[in-house]
Amino acid sequence: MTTSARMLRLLSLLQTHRYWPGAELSERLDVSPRTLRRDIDRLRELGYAVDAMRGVSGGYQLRAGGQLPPLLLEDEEAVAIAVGLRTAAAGAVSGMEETSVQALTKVTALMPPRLRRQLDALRTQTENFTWGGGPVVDAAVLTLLAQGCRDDEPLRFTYTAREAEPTERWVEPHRLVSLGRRWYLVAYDRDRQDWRSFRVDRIADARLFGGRFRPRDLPAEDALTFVQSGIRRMPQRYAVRVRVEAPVERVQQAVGHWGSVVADGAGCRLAMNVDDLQWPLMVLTQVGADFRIDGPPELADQVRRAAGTFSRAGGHPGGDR
Amino acid sequence: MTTSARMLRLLSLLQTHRYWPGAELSERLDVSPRTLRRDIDRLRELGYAVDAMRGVSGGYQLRAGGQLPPLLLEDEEAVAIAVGLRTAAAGAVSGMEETSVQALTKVTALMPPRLRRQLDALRTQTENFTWGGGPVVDAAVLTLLAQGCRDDEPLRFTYTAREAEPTERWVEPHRLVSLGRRWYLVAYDRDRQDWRSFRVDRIADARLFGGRFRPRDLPAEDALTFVQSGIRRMPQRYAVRVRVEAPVERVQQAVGHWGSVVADGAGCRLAMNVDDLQWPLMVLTQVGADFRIDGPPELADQVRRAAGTFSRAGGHPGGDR
DNA sequence: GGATTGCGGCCAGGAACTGGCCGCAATGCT
DNA sequence: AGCATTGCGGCCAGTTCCTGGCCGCAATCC
Repeated sequence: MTTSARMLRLLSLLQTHRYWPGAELSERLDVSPRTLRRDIDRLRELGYAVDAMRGVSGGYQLRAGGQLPPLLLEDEEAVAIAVGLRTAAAGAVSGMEETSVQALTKVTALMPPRLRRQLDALRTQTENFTWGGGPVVDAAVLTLLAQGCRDDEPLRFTYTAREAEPTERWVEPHRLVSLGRRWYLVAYDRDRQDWRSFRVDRIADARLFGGRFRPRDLPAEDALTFVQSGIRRMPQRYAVRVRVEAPVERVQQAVGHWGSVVADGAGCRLAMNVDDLQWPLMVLTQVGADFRIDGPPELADQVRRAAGTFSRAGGHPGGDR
Repeated sequence: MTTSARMLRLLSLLQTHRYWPGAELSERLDVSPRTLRRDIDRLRELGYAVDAMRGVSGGYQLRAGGQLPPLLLEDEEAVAIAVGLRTAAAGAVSGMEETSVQALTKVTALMPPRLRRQLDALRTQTENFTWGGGPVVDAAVLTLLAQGCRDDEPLRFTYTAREAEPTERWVEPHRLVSLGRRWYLVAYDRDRQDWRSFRVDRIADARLFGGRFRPRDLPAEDALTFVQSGIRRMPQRYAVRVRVEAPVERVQQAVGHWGSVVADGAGCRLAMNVDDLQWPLMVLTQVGADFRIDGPPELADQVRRAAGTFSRAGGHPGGDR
């Protein structure tokens, strides 16, 4: 075995178990103890913090150091990471979407086919719940677009614009933007010879087309502002304001960080800015306490509708409390 | 620079951008083109699939190969992975909890302190929404326990059993089990000299105590059956059965894979087995269609209560539809 | 105090790496 | 068709660096 391969194996061993007696390591790597000590030294010189304990039951241990060592993952771990990133990219953790997609692209691009098949098998199981009714974004499409952006590779896909027939597009992808609960692709449309932003949930049948292109300059400050200027219906258009008769902690727990909650007398005031009223409705269901809607009126409509549905299903409408 | 360090850098370069002209790589690594070609060869011998394109604008590219190469992550990517795994471990993706914790343990254990601080800062932002009211499990505690299990290190923690005073425990951790929406630690209690299962959400102030122990044999087939036999209140005790007047696809999308949906006439029948009725209630809110509850009666109570809350908040109860 | 385990200097032999040279094979442009 | 570009890999000579074995030393536990 070559030295570099051995170093990788050593790193991998140190990542699985915690303490390794030097003798065991040298045996596993099939080198003399002296060489093992030298290998450990080499790792240290590379900046990885390898601790050593002397005396009886001593051994080596990879500590958290100055930098993250190359992660050597088991198959299952890699799949778990991809699944976790997929939910994060879908907006389960706000603020992390872009980075999650970036990491997801890296991981999936390097995955051997067998792992990718596992992941596809899991997809049907995982991705279809959408946290309040936003459009479903296919993680596979998302990573493909991200790859195109990263590597400057042209893409083709079918785009179904709002109330229009599907059209075939050929673009130079520039950047992915997560805005509100939606993903947008900013790209240069080769046929139309102009910049466009595409809603990712309306993109179908995307594929890399091979070759590379020279990146153009976007005629805007950055991709985010470009997308924002192009959207007519601004997302997060509902400013939800509700007074809830429940302690602030309970409401805070239900809403997470997608809204702000301030105490007000015995209850609290909840403020959220959302694109879709399904979400505040679910929060209110979750809390289960009485509340009063200060706005918007559409939310009141939703609540009335839900009240109708529930009372028809449950029997006597104003029932026990 | 040593050869192994150079190989790692090369791998890292190949992971960031997609196509690399050989000349650029050899320049960055400060070796001759000939050596670069040899390095590429070495990578291939290690099993990583490096593609090459010849001719003008040719170059190298790391393809998905037989095995997953060591992941060289940017700081932000590592944090994104940890965050994604945390939500997955908390039960956002059922079936992946154990593996997610395993991967999370590996990643966080290797993280340099600065990244762990970032992660802690994000924790307050992310972990507090609990998908239907289950108890909150602290991801930091979870990974600590997982580490103890993996490395056979004894643990100390404070345990607050059901309606009892907190007690100090000293255990040999054996396995973590995710059951329903809860986490359990199976461990040998050193003071009581017997096996116990602990609910992780009732564990506080856990810390590794140093040293290692020789693993004992668990007096049960596996950890899962041990936990199950010890739980009096079986989780998932409600068998929810509802007829919904909405197409099967819509209901399926709302419920994800936490229940089964079969078509029935114009509507469908929804079946879920849950521990907590909050969850089916949210699904029904999400669907928004009329429905009839076939069981359990407690769900009907919940629905009536929600109907009351909503109608008081929304104005006229049987409102528009 | 003794046993165990890691540390690192020293040394000699040898394995492996390096850079330079070559002709060859794809690939894409003109 | 011809040409430039870029990767491929054999060969070679020089040299670096890696290895295993030996040693005395230091820390740690019993």
